[in-house]
Amino acid sequence: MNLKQLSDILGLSQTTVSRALNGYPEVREETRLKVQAAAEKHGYRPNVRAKGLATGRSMVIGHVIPSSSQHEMVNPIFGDFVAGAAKVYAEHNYDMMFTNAPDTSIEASYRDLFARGAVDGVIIQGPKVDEPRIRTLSRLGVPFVVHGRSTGATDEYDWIDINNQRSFQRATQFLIDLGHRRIALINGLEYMDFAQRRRNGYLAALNEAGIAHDPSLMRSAEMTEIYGHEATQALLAQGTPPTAILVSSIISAIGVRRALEEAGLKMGRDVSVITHDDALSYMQNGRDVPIFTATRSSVRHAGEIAAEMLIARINNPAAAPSTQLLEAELVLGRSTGPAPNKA
Amino acid sequence: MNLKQLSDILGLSQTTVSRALNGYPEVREETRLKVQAAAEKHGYRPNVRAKGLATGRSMVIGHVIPSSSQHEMVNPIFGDFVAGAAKVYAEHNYDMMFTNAPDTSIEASYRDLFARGAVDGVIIQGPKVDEPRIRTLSRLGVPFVVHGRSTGATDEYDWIDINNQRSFQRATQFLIDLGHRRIALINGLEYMDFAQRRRNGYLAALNEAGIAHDPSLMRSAEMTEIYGHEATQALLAQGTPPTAILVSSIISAIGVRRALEEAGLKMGRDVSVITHDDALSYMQNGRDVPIFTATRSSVRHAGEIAAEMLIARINNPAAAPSTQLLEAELVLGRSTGPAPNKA
DNA sequence: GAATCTATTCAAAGCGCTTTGAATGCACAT
DNA sequence: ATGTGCATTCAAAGCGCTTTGAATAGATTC
Repeated sequence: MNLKQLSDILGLSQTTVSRALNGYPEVREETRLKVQAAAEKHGYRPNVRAKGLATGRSMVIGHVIPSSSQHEMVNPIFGDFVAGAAKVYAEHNYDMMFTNAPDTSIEASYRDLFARGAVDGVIIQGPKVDEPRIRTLSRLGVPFVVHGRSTGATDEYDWIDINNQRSFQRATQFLIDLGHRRIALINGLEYMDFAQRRRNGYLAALNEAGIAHDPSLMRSAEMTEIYGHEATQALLAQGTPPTAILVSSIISAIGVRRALEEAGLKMGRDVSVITHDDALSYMQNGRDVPIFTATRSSVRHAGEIAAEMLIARINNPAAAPSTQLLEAELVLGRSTGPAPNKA
Repeated sequence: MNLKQLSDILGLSQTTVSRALNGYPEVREETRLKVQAAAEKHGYRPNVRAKGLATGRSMVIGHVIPSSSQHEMVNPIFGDFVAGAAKVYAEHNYDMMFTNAPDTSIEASYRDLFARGAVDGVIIQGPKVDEPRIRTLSRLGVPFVVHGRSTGATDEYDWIDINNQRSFQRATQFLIDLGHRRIALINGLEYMDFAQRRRNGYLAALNEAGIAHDPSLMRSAEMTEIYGHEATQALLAQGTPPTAILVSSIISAIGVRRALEEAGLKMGRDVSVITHDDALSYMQNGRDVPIFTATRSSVRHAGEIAAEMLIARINNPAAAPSTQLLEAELVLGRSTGPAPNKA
């Protein structure tokens, strides 16, 4: 069933039917009702491609998934972010498109997606330090919003981020106040902007307290459970193991917890742990009492905001860049306690 | 840059340029090279909407995300499945579209997605028992593949599934052989087809061993970490707690593990645990020695297969239905051991 | 009663691509 | 010269929608 068939059935022109369905005022109310009833009855759905061709809009938002690492998509954090965004897209009648691109041509993929007319705008996830995508998209005039920021980017752009530096500085400070001096950092990949900011926060707190940082206490990798486990094992095997560990993801924190238990150590007594908690729905940080003391910020909420920002940008390409910096909340759980006294 | 502009620059007709770019044989090789060079130089990208309008194909596969529960998308298992599918789509030049639909109109969403011409085919995830979507899509002639099966569906359809019944029967059998008699089942939502099959397998094994099943040992809910934790706490609080627990997801198994530890019980000695393991990339079941004894099957691999099947179906709508049943592997970890002797 | 509005409807053009059917030019055979 | 066949190329139609500019008819005004 297409427009022509529907208008033939109704004995009206395509123009009128189209207008009736799209809520234009120059259609008699009686006619509109008749049209709507017929459309409903015959299950008429305007063809999105034809509509897009005519309007120049696709009503689709693009997300690009790097495929070489193949981690991005799988990342549960990514999932929650996207869930938040999807909800907002749906409210505004946008659909969501994913393209899988080899790591070597992420930029080209974004460009293509837009040049092909497949999407009206894109979301950039996981920005690195000096993220090249920002420059590319700015030059092309593609509407985009960055989840996170990119240190070193010279262009102005829309972003939504959490205050990674401050939250990790605060968490480190908190451990120091509890008497910890050997504090380890199990961080994400350090070319990722968020990881760099967290490290900066961590270092700033140590510095402020006059504690020299120890490179052997700082780890960096993709934040899987296994990684948390292995990093912790390695830390514990050191001459003077840390009394506290700062972790960049609850997924890895679970691995940290496992390693501590296997070593016969009690979390919160022998070793304190603070993790960042993205408030993942499948991996909540406890119900009443948090499992981990954590810096918490809902990544799903970030997804919602990013989507709103992007839609606003699409509707008003000329607006001044808008940015949002969310503060993570420090929640107290049972994974932290005073530093144990030296034997 | 569109076709017309490009052909004007080249002094050729749109027909020839289009053919040159799409590899048709009736173009002189010299011309083709010239066209390709110009296209490359000017960054020409055919507009997908126009192309789709002309060809009747969208080169997009649709996935629908139920939004009321908002769990599906977030589900890390869903993420890995999609990662597998995305890779295959990309290889075949398909993109991937997600639509968020309220739980009340999932069926309508599938119908729409196709009627609007937005997608060439869809994947059905998380089929319930007597899944209505199967009937709807069959009737509409929409190419689709089901990840899982639906007990009670009368139509023939393409599906890829794991042998849930057999794997859980085998796992239960394994626990029985270790001497366990009180075996709990922490299952997914039981209206989900996979959960029902797993329960059937569990019950069949108990039955075969002449063990009466105890409803108080059977739990069912969405498989979060918290759920695993709470279900286990409840089980342990019972008069005669189980000596073994069968879990439907590694996410919940982590919660089970946490509850056991909090109760001062050692997994594999005091209480045995077997979980299903979807081989999630961020939540691997240990590196060398599995953390949990598990029934393992890569959901990412399932995603790849589903995508291949769907593309084959789109290319040949008349082919006989194809199905694939994968067997889960039983891997031995440290979470199982002989049933403890009664005190 | 003629002129002017106003409300409503319509025919046709256009979005950017593919594809059909026709045209062109040239080599080769007659 | 004339015809045939082949290799290339092209003009134009069509995909299903929106939107511009025009038409129609009834209502209002002078």
